[in-house]
Amino acid sequence: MNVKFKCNCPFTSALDIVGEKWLLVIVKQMLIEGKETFKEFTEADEAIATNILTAKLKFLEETGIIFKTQRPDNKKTNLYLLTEKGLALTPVLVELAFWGDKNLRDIHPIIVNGEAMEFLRNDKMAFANEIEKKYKEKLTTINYLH
Amino acid sequence: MNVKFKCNCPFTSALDIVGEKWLLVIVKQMLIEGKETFKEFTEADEAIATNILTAKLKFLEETGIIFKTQRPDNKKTNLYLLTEKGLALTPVLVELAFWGDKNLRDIHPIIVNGEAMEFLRNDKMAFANEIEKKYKEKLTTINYLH
DNA sequence: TTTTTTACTTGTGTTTCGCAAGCAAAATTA
DNA sequence: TAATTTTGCTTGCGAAACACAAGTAAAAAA
Repeated sequence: MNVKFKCNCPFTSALDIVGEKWLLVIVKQMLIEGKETFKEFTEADEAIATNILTAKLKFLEETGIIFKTQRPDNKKTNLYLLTEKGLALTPVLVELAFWGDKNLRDIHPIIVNGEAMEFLRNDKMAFANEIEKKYKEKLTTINYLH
Repeated sequence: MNVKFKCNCPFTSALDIVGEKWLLVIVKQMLIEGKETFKEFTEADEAIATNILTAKLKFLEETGIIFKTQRPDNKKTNLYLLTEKGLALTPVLVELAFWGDKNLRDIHPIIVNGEAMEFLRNDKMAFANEIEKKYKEKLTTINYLH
């Protein structure tokens, strides 16, 4: 692995891991958009170059935020899923979206603003819990090698 | 300004601004460590190269997260202070620290673990409110040009 | 008036990133 | 089963961001 912690500050240490470009975007795509495979990540709105994607998925796996597995009937396509450690980032993402919703509309007016955003605005914690719950349910539902 | 939003996703849009390297570190130094001047930032544990610091402070000012001012008795030294928009990032930082505290100690055991961390662990929202309150009090106390 | 401090710039490598192309192995199809 | 497609990943190359050292002008301090 290749993690260098700048210091012993809890804030900065978290940023040393999760502040790297693309990492939280990938976690969001897994958590919010249900993306699971290499191909799905490359097809995202926020397109990541494949070489970067490879490196970032490797890093996320090494740090225990995601794990790599497969469907029993497909030995080619890898499945990337969030660990508990990764799921625990949900509140961070929720706070980011909450902040963006309240503070970014002046310079970026077309941020999506649907029912989900309304739910998030009204009760951040309930929203985070709901998302985590759904992801955990999905993990019990889908068929993959443990 | 030089902001390019990847898409209209609230999560990604926040990251387009605040996911840039060093930005949240600088905000943390202002919020948690009370740093205000260019020199104080360069003296931090997490040392930023001066040219990068210049660029990042400029970006933070342009996006309205901080504002630049001066003390009335010192026309040389700039004062960098958080706006409401910047202060609103407190919950994001708190969630980051909370996550790091719970999930990073296995690979980085010496993350500081004092009273403040205990407070944060026990009640994230109270901790965030306390920090924001203190910063606002400070703004009313210190003498600077409005 | 000289010296120091402060905010910032410049210059030079180095690293990271973005884009296009390509590749091997597995899966699909014909 | 032979040919084609899909998938995960690598390579090469130019561009951008970053780190480090040095320097500068203006204000402040001595």
